[in-house]
Amino acid sequence: MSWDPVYRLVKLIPRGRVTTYGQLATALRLPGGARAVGYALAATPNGRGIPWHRVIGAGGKVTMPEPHASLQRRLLASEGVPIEGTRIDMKLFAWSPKSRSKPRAKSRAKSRKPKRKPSRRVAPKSRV
DNA sequence: CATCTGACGACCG
DNA sequence: GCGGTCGCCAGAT
Repeated sequence: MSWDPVYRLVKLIPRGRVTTYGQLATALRLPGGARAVGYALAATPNGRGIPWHRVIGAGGKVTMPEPHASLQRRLLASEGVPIEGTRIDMKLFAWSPKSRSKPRAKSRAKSRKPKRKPSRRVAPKSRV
């Protein structure tokens, strides 16, 4: 899979620290691709040495279907990362990826993607 | 080739 | 602060 860099980043997350999907996505030059990252982690085989539990949602919110949620908070608590309800104190445990590897060695050598995004976040004019 | 989904993010109410 | 909706990316159908 082309998500190797994702796993790589997740694997080098220090114990007792956490990061967000968006953070990883940005590190991979995929702004807004947080979902894609989550998708990748979902495809990540558990017990593969990939501390997926150290990856949380933005704001330190824990999002995911059970029973992973319970498992995650247990694992994190085991590392010294207390979870308040469904949130983690990111200010204290947030870890910033180096954002290196951007191989973009996607399986399909067709969709080339400008690392520079044109402009996400449209103007707040009308949502409908 | 077109369409929907999914372990997300941000904004609006 | 919480819930709902739209938007982004990549993959699967």
